[in-house]
Amino acid sequence: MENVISTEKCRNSIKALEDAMYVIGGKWTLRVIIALKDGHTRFNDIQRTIDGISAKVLSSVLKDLEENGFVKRKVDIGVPVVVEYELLSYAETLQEVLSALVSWGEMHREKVIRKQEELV
Amino acid sequence: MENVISTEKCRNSIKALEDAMYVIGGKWTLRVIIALKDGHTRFNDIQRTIDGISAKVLSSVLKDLEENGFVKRKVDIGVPVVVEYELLSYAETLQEVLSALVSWGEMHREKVIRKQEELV
DNA sequence: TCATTTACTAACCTAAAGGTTACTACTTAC
DNA sequence: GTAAGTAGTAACCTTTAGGTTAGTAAATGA
Repeated sequence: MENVISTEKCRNSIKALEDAMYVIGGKWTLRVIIALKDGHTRFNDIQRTIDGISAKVLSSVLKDLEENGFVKRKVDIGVPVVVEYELLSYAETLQEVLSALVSWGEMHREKVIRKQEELV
Repeated sequence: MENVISTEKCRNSIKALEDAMYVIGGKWTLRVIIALKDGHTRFNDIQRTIDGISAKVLSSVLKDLEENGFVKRKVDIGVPVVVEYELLSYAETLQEVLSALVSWGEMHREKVIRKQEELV
């Protein structure tokens, strides 16, 4: 019985893991979130900030972020029309994931460099 | 000057993030690590544990894990040959990332379910 | 004796993520 | 007068991760 519960728990964790990776696992998703966090709110501004991203991809990432509740798209109908993307508070829930990934990545990079030096 | 340092820092964080996602961002990578963690050490055993993974993909994931220092491949030349995959201590460094992803995924799932209920 | 298990690999195929180019219609700056 | 900026979209192409099928060779189980 305990076994049933624990495998059930385990399955849920795996699902959660896959959900998380599905939402933030895209090549550009986290970079767009970071750009928004850094105060870049307008389309072309964001695109200029993120080296290598195309308008098409940025557009689709922003749509996904909107659907997932990370971002609000605000349109100011004027001349010219101004569109602003606002990072919602829900995006803050990613903080732990983000910093865990960054610090692991830094650690891993150092390890890889150390290994390369050993080979010289 | 401060600006230079902080953008430099920021670039490093982004690189670290991308490195991390590159290493663990594959569809099956974390699942294989979890299977190994749960004590499954042999190829077919791991494959049976992970629903839906093909031999080809498992084989390539294990190779990547070996290259990245997460896993040791041990061959016991006998009749029959027995191959065992051992999770190295380096894999433990992923714990924080793993649990951050799992708990975020759980939280997100609950939020999505709540939202669906509101729509009924 | 025939199926199954072991740990894979080769060859092929598909789907989807992402990249490229061109275009919108309007405005401002040079 | 024209180049550049505004926020994108349409149509197309490429890359690649991953999926599928079949097969290895030796040994055990029914």
